[in-house]
Amino acid sequence: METLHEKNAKVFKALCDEKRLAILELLRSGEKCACILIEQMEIGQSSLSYHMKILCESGIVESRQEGKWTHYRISESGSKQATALLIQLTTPAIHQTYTKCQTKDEPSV
Amino acid sequence: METLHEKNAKVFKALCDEKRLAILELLRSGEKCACILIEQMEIGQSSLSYHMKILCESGIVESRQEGKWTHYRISESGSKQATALLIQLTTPAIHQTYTKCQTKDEPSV
DNA sequence: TCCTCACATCAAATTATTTTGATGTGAATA
DNA sequence: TATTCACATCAAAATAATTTGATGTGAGGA
Repeated sequence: METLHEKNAKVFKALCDEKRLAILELLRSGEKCACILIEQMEIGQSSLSYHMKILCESGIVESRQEGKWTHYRISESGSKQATALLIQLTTPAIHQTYTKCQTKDEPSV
Repeated sequence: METLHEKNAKVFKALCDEKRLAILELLRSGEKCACILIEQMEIGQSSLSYHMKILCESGIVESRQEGKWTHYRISESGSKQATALLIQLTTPAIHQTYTKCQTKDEPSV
């Protein structure tokens, strides 16, 4: 089974590779077919397929079949969820706790 | 030299490891000393040091020396920059362009 | 000054990710 | 139905990230 942190990490794994950021940049200007991404990224076909799978599984990108072709686009809902997750992870908890060092007897403040 | 995508990827690399997400979760409840993080994470000292370096270099965490001790906390400005970056990367460009498939003559819409 | 503590850094081993080339699959067309 | 095209999947190789244990460093205290 998968821990919550593992699940959350997957979203950011999609974003931690420069090739995938370059793909996202291409998709910002509109939906694109895999063949166009292969051409513009100057990347191998199986390599692109691998990256698109990671992007789609993160929810940030979604795909649409049209006959033989697969079109990819940025998912608005997936992106919003990712942003909400990032905010949640970095927003201080309401109840701040002081935990003193193991080797110290007194708080420092 | 470092490309922009490489630079941006670093921010998300900080967030794509479940151990680092667990560390962030601990820091959400308030600043903590390295020794506390080692204890609560059940992790080796050099391993924690490695993860804290990545978190600090991403800007999401900042550190403060106090004598022999190092205290870590979530950086509000760093977190906001990371959020802004994620929004920027996933927001469609104003001018959407249609790029037709290499093998197709007509747009699909 | 010498010693200890808290942490950083390093190198080697381990583990995970990515690339590459080959092969599989399903849609469309002949 | 046979073939081609677009893409997915697989396994092996290449590369990158992480862990581990040893050693380095700088702040304090004896």
